[in-house]
Amino acid sequence: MGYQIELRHFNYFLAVAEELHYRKAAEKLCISQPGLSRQIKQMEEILEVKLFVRTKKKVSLTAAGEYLKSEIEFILNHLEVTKKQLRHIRDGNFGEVRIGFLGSAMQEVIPNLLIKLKDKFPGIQTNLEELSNNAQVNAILKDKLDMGFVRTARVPDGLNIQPVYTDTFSVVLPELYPLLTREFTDVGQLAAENFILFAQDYSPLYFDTVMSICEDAGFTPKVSHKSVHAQTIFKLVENNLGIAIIPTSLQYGFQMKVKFIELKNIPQRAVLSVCWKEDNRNPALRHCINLLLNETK
Amino acid sequence: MGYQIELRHFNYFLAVAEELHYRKAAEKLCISQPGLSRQIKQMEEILEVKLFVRTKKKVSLTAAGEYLKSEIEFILNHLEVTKKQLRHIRDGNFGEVRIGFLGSAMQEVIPNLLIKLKDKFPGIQTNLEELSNNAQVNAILKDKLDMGFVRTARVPDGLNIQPVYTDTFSVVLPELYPLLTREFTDVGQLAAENFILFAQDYSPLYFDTVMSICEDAGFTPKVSHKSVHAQTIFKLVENNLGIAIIPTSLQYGFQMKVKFIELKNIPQRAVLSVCWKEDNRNPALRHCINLLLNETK
DNA sequence: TCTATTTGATAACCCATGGTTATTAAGTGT
DNA sequence: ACACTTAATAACCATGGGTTATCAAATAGA
Repeated sequence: MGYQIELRHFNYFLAVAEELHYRKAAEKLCISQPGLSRQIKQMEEILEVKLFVRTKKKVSLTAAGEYLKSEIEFILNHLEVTKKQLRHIRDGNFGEVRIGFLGSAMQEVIPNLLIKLKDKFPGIQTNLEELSNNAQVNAILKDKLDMGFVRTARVPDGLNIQPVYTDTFSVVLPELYPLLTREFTDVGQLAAENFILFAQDYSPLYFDTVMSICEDAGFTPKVSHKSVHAQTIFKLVENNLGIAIIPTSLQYGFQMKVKFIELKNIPQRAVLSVCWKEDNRNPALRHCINLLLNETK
Repeated sequence: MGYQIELRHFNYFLAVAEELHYRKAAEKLCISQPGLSRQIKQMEEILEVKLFVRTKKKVSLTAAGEYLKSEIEFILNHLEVTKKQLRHIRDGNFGEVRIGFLGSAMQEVIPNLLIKLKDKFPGIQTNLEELSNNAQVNAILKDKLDMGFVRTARVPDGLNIQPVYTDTFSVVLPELYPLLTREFTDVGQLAAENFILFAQDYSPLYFDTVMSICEDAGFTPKVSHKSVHAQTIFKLVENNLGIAIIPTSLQYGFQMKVKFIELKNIPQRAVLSVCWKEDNRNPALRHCINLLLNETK
């Protein structure tokens, strides 16, 4: 005698519980009525519980059967979901991607990525962490991060890097700064000002680029404050503690009493890149990278 | 070819996933190794997902296998519970509630609950198990426990938590400690003592709260011993190995040569909460939760 | 009341398939 | 090179799920 419940029993049971009619249930299952009868009987023997009350003219569920029905529905459904998930895992459409980023990536690039991810790979979870360039690179090397959004020109061996967003720079001035936007022609006009910049070790490339902007304009900037947060920089500018040069896209998302003048006529650009480890085995990472790079936008 | 997964497959799979060794797994299952091999292979064919990576010398789970393992554990466990419930229903009982608890819940809350249960729902069986906060939360997530009595501020998504008992803290001193109760005014007087506390990973919230009590009194306690049992802590205090700060209600039920001073004048309280899974399907659980929360006391 | 019809249960049979033993191929260690 | 171990393969066997044929009981209709 079969002494173990099987999923087959569950399907048979459900059919009978729904039809409350052996012959119809058997038809639905594409098996013969006697076979079904025997399986249900066997099921009751294994569980040691009567599940149906049968009179010759009517079949109905016992209390236990009623309960079992809802449980089996739950289990079978859970199983279906699990099977689907399995396929997703097999195809890499699953798992978690740990993403590091500089604050400025949060304006455009990351929201875009997350929207696409949710659309194409809803099974992929993300874990976001704001970190400096260096911290990101180190974390990626140690497999503590799957990918990072950085502003840097070169990365250690074993890492890949690809630009994902190119941005002009903008000058940030206090709202009441005595220079109208239309009067502005050249960064050289700001030579005498104090500069507030992102810390050199937070983003060396940014720092060097701003330096080169000033050098091209014929002066070496006096840097009075450094920070790692755009918010802080804006606040300092707002309070007349200096002026700043930042990637243009950073201006969106903040409500500050400052004005921005975009530097369209200089060659320098702020490049945001995505960086990841060549031999990272996280299948979900591939999908992220592809979404980021293979778009036609 | 069998084109339908059966529970048999699940048991076989679990054995291999646990042993990571076909022969040993087959032994455990009391079947032959080739039979097992074939069943696992069939399972992979049915699911269309590779579950194991086999080299001749090592068997390991794929990501999908890892996931399936935890899901199967959940399903099989759920099934066991369902079977038990079925018997209970057959016998006219209302089922079983599996309750986890910290030792301190045994003083008041659980006895009260059991008395009420016996009164209102004499058919409900209980299964009590003393476990750490973390063990309880994990067991509840896996449906290995229906509810737990914990001391913690937050729980993972999908779990509910409700305070059921609020308690002052008390200082535990050796009986002959040279400080009379009426001379005691402030925890600061104990700054120089060794402290004996419940282990941090047994109850992080308790640990942090005691720390904050000491900090409020202007010192950082020297913790010389940690334990997970009140009995042990009292014994250590009794033998002059240190003093303790514990939830007041713990003092009842032990016969020790120690004295207690209740800390009524500090803001910290020891909160015992009941925790359960939002979508737990055990009908008996509802009755328990209602008894615990809908009392007017 | 007698039939015709329908129901689920039973009996007897068959073969698909899960489990068996024997063997092979591929690593691993000495 | 050799002994040993592992998982896979091949060939066989027998349990038991599914089949058809039939039965017994209940209902409906005349």
